[in-house]
Order: sequence, then C-alpha cells, then structure tokens
Amino acid sequence: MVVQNIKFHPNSSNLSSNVYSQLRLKLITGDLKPGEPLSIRRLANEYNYSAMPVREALRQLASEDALVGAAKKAYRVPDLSSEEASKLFYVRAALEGASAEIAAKKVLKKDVKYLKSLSLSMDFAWKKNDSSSFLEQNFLFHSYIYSMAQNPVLERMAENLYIRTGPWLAQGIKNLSNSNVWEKSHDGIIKALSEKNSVLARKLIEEDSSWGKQLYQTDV
Amino acid sequence: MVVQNIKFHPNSSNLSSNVYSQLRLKLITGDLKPGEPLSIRRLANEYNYSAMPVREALRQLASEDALVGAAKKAYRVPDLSSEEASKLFYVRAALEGASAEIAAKKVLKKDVKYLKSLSLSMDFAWKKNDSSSFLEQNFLFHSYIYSMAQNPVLERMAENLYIRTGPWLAQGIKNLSNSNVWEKSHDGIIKALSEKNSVLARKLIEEDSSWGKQLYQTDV
DNA sequence: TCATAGATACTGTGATCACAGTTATCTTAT
DNA sequence: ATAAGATAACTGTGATCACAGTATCTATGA
Repeated sequence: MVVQNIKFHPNSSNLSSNVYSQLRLKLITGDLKPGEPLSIRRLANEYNYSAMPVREALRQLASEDALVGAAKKAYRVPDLSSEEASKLFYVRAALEGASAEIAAKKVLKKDVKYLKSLSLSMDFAWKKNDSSSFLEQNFLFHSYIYSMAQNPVLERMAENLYIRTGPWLAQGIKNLSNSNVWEKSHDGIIKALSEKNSVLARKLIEEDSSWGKQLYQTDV
Repeated sequence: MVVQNIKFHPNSSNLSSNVYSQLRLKLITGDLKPGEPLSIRRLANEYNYSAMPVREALRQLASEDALVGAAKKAYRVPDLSSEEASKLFYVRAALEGASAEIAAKKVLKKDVKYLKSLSLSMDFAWKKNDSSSFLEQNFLFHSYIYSMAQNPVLERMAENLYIRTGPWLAQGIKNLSNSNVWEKSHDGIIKALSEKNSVLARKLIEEDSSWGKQLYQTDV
C-alpha cells in the first residue's frame, strides 16, 4: 500500500497523531461512511492503544468538522444534507481554484512530471477496480496542487475541505460505472498547468472539484 | 463585559469547550501575544479545572493552527514571520471578500441595523481607549458578515482565520495613534451592503481585511 | 399484540498518577 | 570571569479509574 506516502501532520511523534492520520485516510478512501459512529473504546481496542490518544484524535477531527460529536454521544462521520454537502463543495471549489491559479504561475517541470505519474497510478488503480487506492491518489493529486501555491494556510484549509468531502466522493464514485471522465479532466488540468494558463487551470479545477457536487446538487 | 455575547462553539456543555472559548477570546482581544507560551498546568490552575480539559482545548486550538505545539514542549501562540502573516491575511481577505459578496445579495434591514450598532459600540470603545472591547466588537462585526453569507463552512473558516490574525491585529492597533480609519472603512462597508452593491462590498471588505496586512507586508 | 417501564450495556468526560523529554538554574572547575 | 556540566523544575503524553448521561433491549403490564 501507499499509505505511508501521504504526508499528513508533522507530529507522528505521539500516538494521538497516529490515530488522527489513520482516520483521516479512512475518510478519504471511503472506509468511513457518512453517519457512521466512532467509539473511543472500540477504536482504542482496535489500534491497541489506550482510550486517551483516540479521544484526542477524535476531538481534533471534530474541531475541524471532519467528525461531529454531541455531548455524551458517540462521535460520528457527518451525515450532511444535500444542501450542506453542496455548500461544502462550493467552498472547496473556490479554494482549489485559487490554489490552481497561483500554482499555474509557479509550476516547475518536476511538478508536471509528478502529477502525470499520479494520474497514471490512478488510471491503474481504476482499471484494477481498487477504489481505495484510486481515492487516495486522487487526494494526493489535488493536495499536491494546493501545495504548489506555496501558501500553507490555503493548503491546510483546502486539505481540510477535501477530507470532509471524502466520504461523499467515495460514495459517489460507485455510481460512476466505468466512464473515466476524471482522466480527461486531470489531463486537462495538467496541460493547463504546464502551459502556465492560470485562468484555464482555475476553471478546470473548479469543474473537477465540483464533480462530486453535482451528485448532491440542490443549488446553493 | 460583552464576553457572553460571543457565539463560539455549540458545546458549552463541557469544560474543555469553556477553556477553548476563553482562549479564543484572548487571542482576539490581544491578551495573548505572539510567541507567548501556554502551560497546561498553569492554565488548569488559573481556571480551577483539572489538566484534562485544558490539554484538550490546547490541542484543539493547535489543530486549527491557532496555537502551535511541538513534542514535549509548551504550546505557544504562533510567532509568525512577516511573510507568514502576510499569507494569512491574504487568505482571510479572500474568504471575507467572498462572504461579503454573497452577504450583499441577502442583506436584510435588521442586519444593517445590527452592524451599525456594532460600529457605534466600537467608536465608543475606541474613544474610551478600551482596546480589548474594541477588538472584540471588531471580531463580531466581521463575524456577522460571514454569517450573513449563510454558508457555515465558509463562516467557520473565515472565523478561524480571524482568530489567527487576532494577536497581530491587537499588536498593530497600538501603533495606530487615534486616527479612526476603521470607522470610515466600516461605514463604507455598511453602506455598500445596504445598497446590495456586492462588488463594492467585496472590494471594501478586502481592503479592511488587509488593513493589518500592510503592517507586516513583504509581498506574497 | 402493543406499549411502556426498567435494567443493562453502552457513550463521552474528568481526575489523578507515573513517565520521559526539555529548559533553566546553579554549581563547579578551568 | 567564563564556560561546562549536573541537577532540579518544568513541559506534554499516556494509562487507568470513577462518573454521569444515552440508547437499546427485555420483560411486564394492559
């Protein structure tokens, strides 16, 4: 697996951050479904940790709205209404667009190379029907574009929004039979970036980003 | 004091969230300065809580980048470089601008009324040299505009960015003698909103938002 | 048969202790 | 007087227990 490739938070030093990273990944790959409850003790047992690191990880994710937690009730993966999901995708598209526009002005050859390799991996995973790997690499693709803008603030917020759309993307992908619209979309984005066409890059990323939005569309 | 007026997180049910809210407020009002260390035990003692709720609050704030925490070292208020601060203000301006643009299309009479009252309170606090109250109400002013856009995702992110610029605004305000540029600025924003002029509202908010930016400017 | 009350097995939250790494201070040797 | 080294006072982290709400399931009533 490619799990280790994902560069999440710096603090791999403590258990709490381990749990945090692993849960984040599970949100992206669709291992956690909308509405699914997460019990501290159950997870602690599963990871062979004590309850302490797990609860801190859950609280942390909840503070980022990647999970929800009511008082004295189990934490859950948010089960958004169509309207809420739509708003989420809206903001994500805005931030991804902004990232892409800046990225296009700073793009290097190695960047294009890396994005192409990711696109290939995704194609591979797709043909193998490995949706988990596919989704993970899709995250890496988008995440890399955020990072190209070289604004850590922007990058982190865009990543957060991606995580939160994760369970919805994972769900949406299954209804997608085997048309590979995404491949054309990503190729177009890479091309626009490599040509430093910032306007086009923004436009295409915004479209790609709201690819999932249309599945839950009810107009903002 | 107006502290209770600030609508932070829903969970006022547990101690952890209490600490969280209070620290957020302190970031806004300039009670916490850039680089200042925050000790779990010290705070626990100060609030007469155990260490547990405090540590969770600190971790939560750290997860939002409102604080920083290295391994086994005290949590601290981020001490940003000029460049980092500048990038922070950049993203904040972008999100505030987007909020204002949407808000202008949805504005109601009561909104204008409320914003005007806030502006008056700020003027009052300013003349009394009560910078703490001034800064708190300035947050409420901006925060209310985020909320007008009726997109909770956008709202929360914009608030987060405001919190993070808090200590810098507080520091910048002291160098501002007694010119009341902010008053003209806010009056202009209110006017643009009340006329539903979304383009102008965005422009003015962006300017007001980067008001602090120029203090630390080094070009993005 | 269905509804309702009660018991039981969950849930997160808070307190407290032990531990290990970091920082600061003070002493000692050069 | 200055620098280096030991020691003491910090720091966050993790484990474990007690507690109080919440949900679920079962038994008992009509």
